[in-house]
Amino acid sequence: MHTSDAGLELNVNIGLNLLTTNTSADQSTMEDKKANNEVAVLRAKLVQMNAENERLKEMLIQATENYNTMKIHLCSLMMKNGGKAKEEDEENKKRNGGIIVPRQFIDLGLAVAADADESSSSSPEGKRQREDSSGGDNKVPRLDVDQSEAAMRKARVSVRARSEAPMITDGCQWRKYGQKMAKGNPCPRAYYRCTMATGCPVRKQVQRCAEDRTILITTYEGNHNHPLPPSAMSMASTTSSAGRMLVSGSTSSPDGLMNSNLLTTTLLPCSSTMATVSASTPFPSVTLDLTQSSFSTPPPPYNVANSVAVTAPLVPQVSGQALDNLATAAIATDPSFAAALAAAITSIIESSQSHPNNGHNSNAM
DNA sequence: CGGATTTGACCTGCGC
DNA sequence: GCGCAGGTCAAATCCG
Repeated sequence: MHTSDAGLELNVNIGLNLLTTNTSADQSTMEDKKANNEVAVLRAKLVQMNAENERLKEMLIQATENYNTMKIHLCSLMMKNGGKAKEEDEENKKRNGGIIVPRQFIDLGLAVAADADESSSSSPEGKRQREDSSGGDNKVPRLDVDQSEAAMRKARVSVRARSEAPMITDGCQWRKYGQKMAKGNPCPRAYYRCTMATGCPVRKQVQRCAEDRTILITTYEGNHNHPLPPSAMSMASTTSSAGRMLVSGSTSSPDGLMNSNLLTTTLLPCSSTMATVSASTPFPSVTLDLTQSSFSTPPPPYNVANSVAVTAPLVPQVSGQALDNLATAAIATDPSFAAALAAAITSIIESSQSHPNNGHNSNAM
């Protein structure tokens, strides 16, 4: 803004100089006066625009700060409240002067139950969706469970990784069942479903980033209903762990604990790692941004501090310190989030090991 | 020949 | 109610 303002001022001055050099008679003096008046008007407008610009910048900064504050507050509430959030609603209400702080995911616990229901269900996805839409027999008593199931099913884990391969390696077997052109992105979005077991509800979408086509965005949805090979455990647990974290705000889960060890040993010493939880929609999602990973050489031993960053897509740039705080809180207090993060890191590591020369991922198909 | 992929059609949810 | 966009289905096609 300032540079363009300076440029404008420079142009005005040049114009003034050009005008003032054209002096030969009274006529030119008149023109000079006229030009001077115009310059004065322009200068006044410039000052006005600068003031307006400053005011808008102040507003933007203020809005950004408010956004970050709210986001951090929401995240801390989610972690702090956990399963006993319900009884604290009243306290929150009192603390906030009658206003209930948004906490749409915390009451949706029972993630394990949702898991069990889903794994025991042998019906195909389409049939289940139709059953969901029909509502079923017990409408009111199953409300919490239904919400939980819906949220778990809708819970998404998005992994952004820099890769030229068509798909990141996650150890599972996938079958492509569709491809669509998404609006606003010239790259098609591919739809895959897990084929390691019949009726496995897990889906994933693979799409390249419109801005940077070397970035591969893989979105996982659902929980596997079958045992997984060790190579697939980490990434597969991402969906259930991250989804469970966001849905229930829980602080522990079996798979989360399993993977938190990996994260503890590899990631926690890193103070520069950023991690945020995206909770801006009715259905939770986690974004693991691994696009800063750079494994152009054989990776181990890994310097995770330099290679991994976890961000939510809507976090503004200015939130450096806030993000650090949030990252520390998220990683340190929630093993499920840690598990999701560790799974993504593991995926990158595995794919890099399979292609030590260029770091490109192999196609698991 | 069987499994995977492609691709157009269809369904569904959502905003206007 | 209509149109649009995202998601899924399923027949056709490809490939090992």
